[in-house]
This record gives sequence, structure tokens and C-alpha cells, in this order.
Amino acid sequence: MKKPSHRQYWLMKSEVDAFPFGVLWASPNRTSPWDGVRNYQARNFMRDQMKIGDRVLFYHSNANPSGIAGIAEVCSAPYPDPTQFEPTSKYFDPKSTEEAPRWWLVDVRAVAELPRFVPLPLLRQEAALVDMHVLQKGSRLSITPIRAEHYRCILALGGLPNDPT
DNA sequence: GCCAACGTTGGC
DNA sequence: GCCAACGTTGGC
Repeated sequence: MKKPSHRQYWLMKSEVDAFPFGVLWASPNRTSPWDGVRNYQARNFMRDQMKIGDRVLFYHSNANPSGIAGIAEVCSAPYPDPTQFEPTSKYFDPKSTEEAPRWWLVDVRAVAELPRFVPLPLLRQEAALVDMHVLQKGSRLSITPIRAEHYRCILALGGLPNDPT
């Protein structure tokens, strides 16, 4: 019987001016809650599919250029995003309740910075990556699953041909 | 800063 | 359930 592969791969977007990879790296335990996600599809990935140990490509959006800056990992079970309950937070959601939270998140830990930042134009150049969600026109989803072969390809582009993580 | 593409809201 | 209006995302 084939052994099930346990580790999944994800791409998670972060606006470079708000939360770049370096800020995650400098956080206590290199860990931060991935708060503020207010899209149901992205929430469902975190709440229903992510597992501790899953690998994450950390993507800088709204950057010059945008692209993949580092590797992170899922390091908690899903739990309700606390910012939805904080009236002063820009992520406050008055329709959410503690009994039935609407928004869920996981904690993410930085694993390694890529030796070479992988800019979006380089991703677009790679024939093997053409069907990646983030390369599709009009793509806005901030969390997307990544195929293992795409993950390895991107690590190689970033200077980690043998995935030491 | 522009604006195309997208997701959500709410009137009907 | 439809769909117009609106707000947001994110590349450029």
C-alpha cells in the first residue's frame, strides 16, 4: 500500500508593507498568528485542511517586485482569529460571536529565508509553473495549495535545490 | 495612483 | 435567486 504523503504545501500572501517575511523571522519563536484573513475560501484552507508541519511559501504581494521570500510552516491547530472580536481592530467583525466564530487561523513559523528571492516575473518564465494559482490572471486568493513538484521547483529557483527543510 | 478582476452585500 | 452596486486586491 502506498504510504500517504503527510505534508502539504501552501502559498500564503502577505502585503510586503504590512507583514514581510523578515518581520515573521524576527517574531518570538519566529512565529505569528496568520490573522486578518477575511475570505471564506482562504479561511477554509486554514480551518479544514492545514496540518502542523505543512510547508508554506511566503509570498510578498504589492511589492517591487512581488514574489516568494521564504519558507514557513504551519505550527498550530486552527483556532478562532482573535481580531474578529476586537472592536478597535480593523479586522473586527460585528457579525461574529465567540460561540460561533466566523474566522479561523493557524500560527505560522518562519523556517528559512530563500537565498535568492524569487520574483513573480521569474515564476511566470517557468513553463513547469504555468498552472499555479498565483500566476492566473485576476488571481486574488491569498492562500492556495501548492503541488509538491511546484514547491520543489520554486525552492530550486530560490537557491535551495535540495530542500534542507 | 490606476484600474481590471474579483468577492460580498442587499434590494427586489 | 438574480444581479447591480460597492469595496477590495494586487499587478503594473
